[in-house]
Amino acid sequence: MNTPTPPSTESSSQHHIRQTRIDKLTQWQALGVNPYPYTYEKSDDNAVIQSRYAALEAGVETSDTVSVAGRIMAIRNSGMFIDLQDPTGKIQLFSHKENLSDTLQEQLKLLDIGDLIGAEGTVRRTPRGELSIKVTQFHLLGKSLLPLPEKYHGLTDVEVRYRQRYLDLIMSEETRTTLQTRSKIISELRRSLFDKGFLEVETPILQPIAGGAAARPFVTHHNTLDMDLYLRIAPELYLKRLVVGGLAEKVFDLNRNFRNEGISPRHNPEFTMIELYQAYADYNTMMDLTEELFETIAEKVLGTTTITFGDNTISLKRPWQRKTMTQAVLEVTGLDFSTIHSDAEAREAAASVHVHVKPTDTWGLVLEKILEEKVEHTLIQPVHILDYPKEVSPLAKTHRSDPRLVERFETRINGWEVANAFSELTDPLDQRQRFEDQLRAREAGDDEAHQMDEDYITALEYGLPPTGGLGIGLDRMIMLLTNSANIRDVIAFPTLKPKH
RNA sequence: GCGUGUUUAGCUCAGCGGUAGAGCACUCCCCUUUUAAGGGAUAGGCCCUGGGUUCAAAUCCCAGAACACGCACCA
Repeated sequence: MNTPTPPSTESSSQHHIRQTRIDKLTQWQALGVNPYPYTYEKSDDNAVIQSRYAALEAGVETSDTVSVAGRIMAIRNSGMFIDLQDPTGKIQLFSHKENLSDTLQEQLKLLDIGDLIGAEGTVRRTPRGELSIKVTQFHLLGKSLLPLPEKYHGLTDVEVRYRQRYLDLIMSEETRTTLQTRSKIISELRRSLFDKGFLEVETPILQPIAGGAAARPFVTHHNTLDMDLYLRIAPELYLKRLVVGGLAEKVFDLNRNFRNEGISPRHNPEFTMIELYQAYADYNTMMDLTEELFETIAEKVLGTTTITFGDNTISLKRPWQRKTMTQAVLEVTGLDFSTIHSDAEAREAAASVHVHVKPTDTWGLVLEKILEEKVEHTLIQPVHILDYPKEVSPLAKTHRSDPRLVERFETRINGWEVANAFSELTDPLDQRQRFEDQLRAREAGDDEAHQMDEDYITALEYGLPPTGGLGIGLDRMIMLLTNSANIRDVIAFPTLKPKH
């Protein structure tokens, strides 16, 4: 092996540790061992052994042979005791020299904290009660060259935890559990939808018009076509095209969306969302479906429908509350928007509860602002807020009993919006009108207003069946189900600025 | 984008004008039923970057960077 070039940023302490380990690596090679071998066959995960022998009493030895593999997290008494960690948990290796060949005794001295090894032996519980494997054979599976963070405090520097997630995962069981739970939640969600006959589809992430939501997009460029493309802010319009085409009556797209907005504890520039559409259904169906999905996933993944978030205890048990936007605002502020008709009256009402509005804001915009500022943070238990103003919902169908409203709901849990759904607007002529209203808003300075999408209207003109649509922000759902206060804790590699 | 914090050894943190400290990790010695840490002895630092103030700056001031938390924007 050639002399490796150390990173130029390396300090002398770091260099010393790394060089020492490289020296040990060459010693392994001198013993005829490849420190980076190809395979290893383990018989069991650590957690499986821990639970299988949970009842084994202290001091009892079995003759059951197992093999395990993982990372060395601690070495005590010159290698006699090693804590070995795999993704499921830890187990102690007991390597008494009387059980090891001379060669293995030599190799034991060449092990460091952080090395990956596989070990075989018999299961026993020590007199002090620690389940252990009495090692008769072990193999180096990967030499680690860098020192791990301190074992007691772990890695607490949040910046390093996000930038070097692999280190965080090695050191923090909480991080491992959270990200493992994320994966289970997404699997259960898919499984639930497959069970209901949904078809998973993929729609473009690179889009010539970033539609389906009100947000600023990222722009990128295709060289050969010499054209700008947008990273999608939502899959919505493409999914409904598939329903028009009759690919399936129930479709969903579960993937990343990108919004060029500020970063916060609840916002990452790329985030995971599921959008689903069901033909011949309306927003009432979507409410039922939202509740069922949350309840089922919580039960399957967490084993309970009662979750804790910070100081709040939240019940996801069905049925959830449903209240109209005007009801919700009335209950908290005493303002009854169902009896307010003019835009001017609405703005006065906002002023009376100290909500700032622009002189151009309409009845619907004012109502939405009051909800967001005065009501939203009080909605801890799950609740569907329904019947949104038409001007903030250009893709939703007009309410069957009030032309100022659309059939749309947003689900709030813990004060957050976690779902957004509507009876989809299927009338192509109405849709064109709504897009034109949006264009006027855009010209008036609203750079998040929806753009015209002629091809989408063409698709609607061929005929979209009555359709219910639902979007769920999965990162937030996962935050709720894992009691994570920051979205970065549920995203393995959150967006960060380069260090320098 | 604005405000407030944080940034010192590989990690976790003290120090807050007078040539840089601890614990763990590392190295060496001793030890073979320990478990955050078996016992002992070493070694390891452009104190985030760039300016200033001062006889003297890790420490005070100004600017910048990254990160965190609020606010703004939004899912």
